Amino acid sequence: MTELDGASSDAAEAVPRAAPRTARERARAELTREIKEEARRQLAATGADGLSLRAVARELGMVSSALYRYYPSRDDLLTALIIDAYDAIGDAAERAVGDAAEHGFGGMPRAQWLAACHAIRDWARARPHEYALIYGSPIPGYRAPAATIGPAARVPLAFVGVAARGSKAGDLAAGGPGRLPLPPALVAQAAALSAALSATGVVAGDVDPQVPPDMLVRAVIAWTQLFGMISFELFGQFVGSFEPADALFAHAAAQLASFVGLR
Amino acid sequence: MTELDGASSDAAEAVPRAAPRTARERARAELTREIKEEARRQLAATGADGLSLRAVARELGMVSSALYRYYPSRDDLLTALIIDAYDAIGDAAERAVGDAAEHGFGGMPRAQWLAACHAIRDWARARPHEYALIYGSPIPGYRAPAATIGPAARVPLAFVGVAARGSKAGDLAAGGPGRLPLPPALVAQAAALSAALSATGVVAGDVDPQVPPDMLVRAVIAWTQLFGMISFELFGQFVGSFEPADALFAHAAAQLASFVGLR
DNA sequence: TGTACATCAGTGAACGCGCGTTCACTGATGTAC
DNA sequence: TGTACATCAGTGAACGCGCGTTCACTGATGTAC
Repeated sequence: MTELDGASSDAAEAVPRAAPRTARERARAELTREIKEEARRQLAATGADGLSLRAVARELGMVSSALYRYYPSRDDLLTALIIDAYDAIGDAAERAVGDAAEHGFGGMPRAQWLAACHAIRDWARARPHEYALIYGSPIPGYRAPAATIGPAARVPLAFVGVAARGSKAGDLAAGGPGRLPLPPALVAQAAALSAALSATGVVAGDVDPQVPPDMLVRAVIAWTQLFGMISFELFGQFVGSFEPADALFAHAAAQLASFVGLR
Repeated sequence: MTELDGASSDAAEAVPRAAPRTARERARAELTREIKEEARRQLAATGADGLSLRAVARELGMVSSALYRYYPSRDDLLTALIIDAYDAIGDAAERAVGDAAEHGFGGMPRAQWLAACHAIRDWARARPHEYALIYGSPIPGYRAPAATIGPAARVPLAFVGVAARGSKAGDLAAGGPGRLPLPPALVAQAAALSAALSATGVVAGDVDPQVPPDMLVRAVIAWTQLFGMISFELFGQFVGSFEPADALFAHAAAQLASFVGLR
């Protein structure tokens, strides 16, 4: 680790380092970050359509063409924001799960699940435009590059992880009265996905190598429900009925945990 | 009714009629509709941001300023499209429920519920941009006028109606093992909404005057789940996992019907 | 350590585009007597 | 039925705006000898 600090390592090495060395490299890294942050600020104020390279440059006291030294196009800047947003909401979910797991009292998978739900909602309410950027209507003319896939998967994987760990600990109830059997096509899809997950090892190693299809499907359904509710809340569908949506959300999250089988 | 056809009624009456009389009025009604249709076509191609008055006018062979004789601003045209979209998806849901109710074989509330779910999904998949217009990210700078509330309520009311009729027919199961009790705050919200619904009589008259809070909440949760899944499907969250989403959707819809208590 | 050259950041002007909305106007359609 | 006037649809020019991206350029920073 210490060798990464630069001074003690062989100066002849031309290998690129994690930390920038020259003043130029440091300035570049900083401005790259500052541009992204200013863009994020404008996104929060206006939404994705309102994000303009010229406005970002203006705010930073630069000329618009200067931004092209940092991001080759507007879409690349958008991609950076999208990846950041997915990572941030993924972080929030994973951290909530981790924190809940550490609490002796509330360490049960069900508590982890509920903590994740509320952390995600809190994140979304604090950054509605970033939420809309990743879970709202697709941006016309923009195609998400493959680099967004990994970050986008963190939230659903966190839920699958909780469900899987709940299962291992014996906390996942077996199919109850309200549980319908999966149609074969769905079993096939779920099994394929499950195999892919265990092959890449993204689901934590302390878990059965293959997540059973019905559990995976339940987690995915719960995931869609959760985001359906958050989207309705943020996008205004509850205006005049279930607003504020705190009680509805808390109840739905609890209901979901039961549906997934966490007790 | 015949008196509305014009010829037979008193010519001295200056009362505005449902059907336009003069050539001017007919032309105006037709162009108003044509503008909206062209706008809808552009919406389908480009999304809400891509909708431009100038482009609509161009396509219709008019000059852009001429549109202002028909819609006072771009936002008013958008509002018209939004109301139409809500009405169309509401129509689809209501028609599906009605058709299913008529079928002797599948006339059970559960069949009505499933028919509505699939009709809504089909509508959304056929018109993704219209769907995004009403259920996607809010349009920056646009505030929906009160006139959208009624049409927007048709879909959730259709679901509440099915649940309520299911209950009356004894098809709504009582709280089962997976059912959590509602927190008081939620009961209060649901009861208030329920009272408002029965006061305005929007829920069909063949139903108990007041929809019980827990049933209302279950219907609302199911409504959010349904649209969460459709949004994920249309907005690309299932890419690489549950795509095509037919099997997942069918299963989730069935699961929801059970959750609501329809058997 | 000092010089010559290469690399890179940022400038400023320009290209080419599109937008919503206003306004004075012409010419057609409708209405009242 | 015919004329005078009012209403309305559509025109064309203009206002004022903003955008993403390219390109030749200057001047500062970094590198090799």
